[in-house]
Amino acid sequence: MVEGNFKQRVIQVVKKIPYGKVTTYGTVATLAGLPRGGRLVGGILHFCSEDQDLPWQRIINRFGYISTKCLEHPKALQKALLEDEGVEVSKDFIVDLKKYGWWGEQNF
DNA sequence: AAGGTGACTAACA
DNA sequence: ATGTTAGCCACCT
Repeated sequence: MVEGNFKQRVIQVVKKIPYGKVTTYGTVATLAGLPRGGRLVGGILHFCSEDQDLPWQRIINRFGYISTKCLEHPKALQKALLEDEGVEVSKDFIVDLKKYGWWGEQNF
């Protein structure tokens, strides 16, 4: 009934990302159960970006850089969405992971 | 239906 | 130290 277990898993993880935080593909993949499945995360987000009400903009590569190369999901859009959440994005589309990075477990 | 690509990361030589 | 290879699984042609 699910089209892809991993896709659904990733969606759940992405939805769990707190507002105003960002994380990496590798982290999402790991939380989804695939430590090396970073590519899938990107691919899945590409196809399900706005179909699942996913905060796809909070997913960036491990450098904190917006790696979207698709014109359908422009970096400018992602940058705008992040800034709208209060996340600072440099003019080179780099986010400070030390400050906004989220690594799965919220620090209670 | 089968093969190729992909918004990545890490390990190996 | 840098460069190259390997792996993950879903979507598209």
